[in-house]
Amino acid sequence: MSKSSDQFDNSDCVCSFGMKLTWDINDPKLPQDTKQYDAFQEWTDGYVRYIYSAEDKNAQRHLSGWAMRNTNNHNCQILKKSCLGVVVCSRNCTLADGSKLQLRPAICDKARQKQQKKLCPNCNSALELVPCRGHSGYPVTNFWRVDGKAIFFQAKGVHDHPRPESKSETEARRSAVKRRMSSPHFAQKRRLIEPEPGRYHDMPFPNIHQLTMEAPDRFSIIAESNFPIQTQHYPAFQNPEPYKFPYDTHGATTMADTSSTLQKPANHRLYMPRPPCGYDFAVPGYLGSGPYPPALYKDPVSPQNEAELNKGGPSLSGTPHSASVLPNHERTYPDTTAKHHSWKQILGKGPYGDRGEYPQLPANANHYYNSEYPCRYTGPGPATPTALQTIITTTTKVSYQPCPKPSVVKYGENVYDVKGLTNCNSLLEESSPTSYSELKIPEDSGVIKTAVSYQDPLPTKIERVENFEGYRYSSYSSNSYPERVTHPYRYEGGEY
DNA sequence: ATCTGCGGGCGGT
DNA sequence: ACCGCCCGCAGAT
Repeated sequence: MSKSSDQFDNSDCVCSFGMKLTWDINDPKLPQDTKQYDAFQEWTDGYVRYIYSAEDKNAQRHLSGWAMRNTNNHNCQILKKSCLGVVVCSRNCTLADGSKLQLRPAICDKARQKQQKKLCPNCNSALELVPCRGHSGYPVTNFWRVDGKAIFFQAKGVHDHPRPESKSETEARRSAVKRRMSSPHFAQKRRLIEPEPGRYHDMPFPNIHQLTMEAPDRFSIIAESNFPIQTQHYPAFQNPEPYKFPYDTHGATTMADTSSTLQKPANHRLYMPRPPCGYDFAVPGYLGSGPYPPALYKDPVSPQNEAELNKGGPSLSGTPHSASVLPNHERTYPDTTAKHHSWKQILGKGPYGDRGEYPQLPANANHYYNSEYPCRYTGPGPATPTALQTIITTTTKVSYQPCPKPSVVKYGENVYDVKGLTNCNSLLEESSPTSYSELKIPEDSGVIKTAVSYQDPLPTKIERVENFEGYRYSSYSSNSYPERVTHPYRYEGGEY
């Protein structure tokens, strides 16, 4: 743990402000005296909680790097969104650089269906949507609630799939593409390069690559990345300070902080090929909280080629992924359920609860990371009980009322007692539970701690920034990028 | 054309 | 009672 803290030095704390306090999105009363807010986290993962300033544009938009769609929870007080997963090549082909195609699923159902009909820009095979099953077999859910001067965010579940491109990346790509397309220049190239024009224009990658470079290189850009980028992670989340970023739609632009920036890197991980599901995780990487548990990312496993990966996968033919083999459509992993069950058993019944809301991620975490999504299940599940043990809790007890109520909700006063969990705070040294102590303590406490420890090592924030344009147009060719870490952009641009 | 949020409704647990 | 999810509507981009 300590180390994590070190890393965050800049931020004041090891864990996010939100995590220090004990609260649950469903609590009737949320901490009101928030004096400090968390820096916006674009790529949250795990059972985490953040408290953002109501002024934070990203928070106001309920933004996430993950493709989250609105989910009707029949509670107007709390906005719930569930993860759509990521769109990948059904053959799990590897781009020249060794990275994998990981598109952002369209949020709109109709648009997503269209998207899935497209072909992989790299190998022309079908695309497939890898659904998120990180929360007990269901998609990871994010909850947003505005209360007072703060925007409370709580995430449940650990994404068991690679990161899709972030919204800002997608937008940037699109705009870049448009421009290019409009340019006569590109048009020509495109024809040359693209096998089937028209087919994928939508795709991110193709365009960019096409535009930017010739076919051979196209993908290379990203490639190098294999590293551990994972590291990328997130910014420290904690900047107390508000991010002031303007964040234009592109988001990218300035997000100040870290958050966005860092996050991008996220994709990196995607790239990495790694052995299929191994578990290497001894570590619990996850921890719930951190947005980016470094551990998870650890996968940096050496870059192998996809070939490897594929092999790893059960099926050579198409999808390497274990689960897989699904057609392009959304895959449903049948097994999922089963697995989940197991999880539930393991996790769920924790002290708290029933649902196992806060399962630990550790295990999971890995899964995902290590292997690529495909493996998700393979691994973790059952296999790593250890990790699991940590898991935890439940959540919700919610007392919120159904929508129709007036805005002011006052929920009861009840306090959920947390049954003893309180300790968490103690763990967190810094935690300043003080005021909220009354609130219930979320189950995750345990998790949190852990998480804390892991928080990203990452560092650096990369500054994203500057201009989008720049990066977009900039030559991607740079294969040479040294490390991704430093260049967040590279990806972006590179990626596609 | 999409994104985003809302809310009705259905089915499963 | 909850939850996940589908669907349509509407306003915003």
